[in-house]
Amino acid sequence: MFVSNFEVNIDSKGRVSVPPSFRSVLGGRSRLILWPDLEGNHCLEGGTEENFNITQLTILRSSFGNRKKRALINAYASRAHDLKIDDTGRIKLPEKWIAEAKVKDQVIFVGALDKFQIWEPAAYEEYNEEMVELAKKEDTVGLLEEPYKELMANQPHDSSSIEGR
Amino acid sequence: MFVSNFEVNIDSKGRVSVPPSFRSVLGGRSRLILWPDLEGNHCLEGGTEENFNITQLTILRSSFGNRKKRALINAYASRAHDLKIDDTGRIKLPEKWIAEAKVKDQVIFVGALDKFQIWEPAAYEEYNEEMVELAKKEDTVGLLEEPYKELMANQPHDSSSIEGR
DNA sequence: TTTGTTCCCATAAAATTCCATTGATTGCCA
DNA sequence: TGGCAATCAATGGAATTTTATGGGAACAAA
Repeated sequence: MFVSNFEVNIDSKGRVSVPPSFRSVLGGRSRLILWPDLEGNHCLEGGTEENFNITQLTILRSSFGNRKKRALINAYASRAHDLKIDDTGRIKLPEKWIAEAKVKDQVIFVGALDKFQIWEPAAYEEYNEEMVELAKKEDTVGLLEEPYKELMANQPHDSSSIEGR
Repeated sequence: MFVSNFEVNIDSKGRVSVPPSFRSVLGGRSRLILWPDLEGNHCLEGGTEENFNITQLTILRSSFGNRKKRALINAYASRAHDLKIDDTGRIKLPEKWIAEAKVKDQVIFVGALDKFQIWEPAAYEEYNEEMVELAKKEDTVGLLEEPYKELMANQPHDSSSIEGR
């Protein structure tokens, strides 16, 4: 599970160290997929191929020859990147994104549960403030109620799921 | 999985280097199938023979009127190309397409998950802008909701399914 | 033969891998 | 609790490998 956030430096060759805790989530895998956020934020999202596949499969399951489907495939696939993590844990960020996001010498890795995001630090700060405000509102938290009930209904009824966690 | 996009030069003999990352998706195969996009775009689609077979099978299994089916089979089969990748990773693009697509000295290879596309760069830029706009729209992103829910419904309900994904 | 195509080799440039050093953190033991 | 040792992480750079690209030789078709 990708959590917390880490500011990292970009070296002279454009390399960044993937935060160790994220690397351990990747479980020793030496590849990483990055894809663009489609909700209008200038950040990249990332994770394992399996994490990306959820998106990918979702798209492919929609109908054949559909223009909207094409749009989604193009938006994701043409701007996704399949990166190799070197043996000291570094990746080379895509040049194009560096330019678009106006990244200088640092980026911030932000955990997002089943994926993570990469932001230009100042852009993230702004986004974060806005999101924290939004999350506080009652009707936002209220979104959790339905799926929470459903989950609890499927949990075993003994106490072991609480102790020791 | 074909992702990202790469602009490549055409040399004086009409050869282009297939992007290394696409070559590795081809897994060392030295052949490549190209076929026309039938949705009205002046681009070629490409991939392995297996990738092409998905398109073929889709046609063969369809129950369109005979004549329409024949049209599709003809459109794909007669205009598809089976190319050899030379030992430095280059192919020679079909002359006819070069002429039709008004290609000059560059083309762009664009990843589309289970296949890729080849475009005249300016034509792609135009297409891409349109597609990115379309992908942003709510009713397009909304396409993902149904299949996403379905995927999640098939996930186990206990917390172990989150770790390591 | 002539023309056009394909195959193969050579080279320079670029990208990647690997290694070594430094610095920071953690764990252990007195 | 303090300090030492061991481990882990970040970083810079050298060495190696890939890649792009041009051109020549071999081959086939006309």
